[in-house]
Amino acid sequence: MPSGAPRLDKVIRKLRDLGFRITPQRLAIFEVLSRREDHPGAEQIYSEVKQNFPTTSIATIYKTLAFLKSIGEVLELEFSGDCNRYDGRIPHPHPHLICIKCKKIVDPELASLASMTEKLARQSGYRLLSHRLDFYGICPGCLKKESPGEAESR
Amino acid sequence: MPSGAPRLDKVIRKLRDLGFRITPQRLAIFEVLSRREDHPGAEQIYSEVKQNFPTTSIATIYKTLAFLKSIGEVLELEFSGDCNRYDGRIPHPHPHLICIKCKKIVDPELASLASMTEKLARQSGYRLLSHRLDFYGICPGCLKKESPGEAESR
DNA sequence: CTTCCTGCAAACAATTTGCAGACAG
DNA sequence: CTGTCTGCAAATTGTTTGCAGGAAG
Repeated sequence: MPSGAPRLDKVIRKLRDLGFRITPQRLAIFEVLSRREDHPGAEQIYSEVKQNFPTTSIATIYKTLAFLKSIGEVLELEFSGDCNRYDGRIPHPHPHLICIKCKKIVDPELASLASMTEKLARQSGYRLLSHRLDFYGICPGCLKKESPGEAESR
Repeated sequence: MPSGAPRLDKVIRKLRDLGFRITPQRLAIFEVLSRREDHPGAEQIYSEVKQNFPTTSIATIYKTLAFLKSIGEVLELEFSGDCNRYDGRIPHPHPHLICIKCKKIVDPELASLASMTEKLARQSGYRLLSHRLDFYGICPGCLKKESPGEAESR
């Protein structure tokens, strides 16, 4: 029976087609990834998965994330110092908007990036394969909290 | 006597003005940063500095890099997995063009980023403070090497 | 002189790996 | 059954820290 969640179904089908095993751990990890909108880190995924599978190990989380990345179903956002974050909803490069207070990461609308990339490729002579565009700032919610009443100013 | 390199002189003046000490290690580390165009990592800086100051330790490199970053004279490019890279020539956020073969990092010309950022800030309600834009690809030199004669195709 | 800086070694934290047993197909 | 995947623990790696001695001002 299909799970009802299109992203999850797509990945299950992909695993089957490619001959990889469909394990409860893989499903649980991807279910968390496809459900959450805030781009969790490995430890956060771990603690969620453990609620249903208490014997799961952090190594399995990392192995599964690397595996999902290798089949192109998860995008890894690397952060030296802090831990990496994972995007299972949009697994190809796209801009991110990161709140430095609450650490939330969201996906903003942003046209004109594609044309900028193409222009750069022409100018530089590089064969461009990927990119990364992260904006750091303070989200409306955190702005409100830190200075109530003047959050919209400046 | 001034060193003759404007970037280096500017930082020396800044250290003096702010009351920080001007040590040979700090000068040597910043000299490497201001001279190299390829955005070296800590270990690369370490091995260059050691040639003139054999007793220098890697801890000093890291401490000095963190210090230069804190006074806004070095930009740190974080890479989880690989090591971080440092830009001492343009110490504020700007796009980078990274060759995945030879690991060289250069600074491309790119207009229209500023207007894109401003538009995003308006749309999202975030107070944007910084950003990061990295393009990954293969540089013209490496393209030539891997497939001589058809590097310009595709 | 006094305080900040350096150098050493040990500590750290996120991630990876080796291996034996478990289980999906 | 059979080969892949999991779970455990130990290893790895880039970076940070604590502290005692050293040198900049």
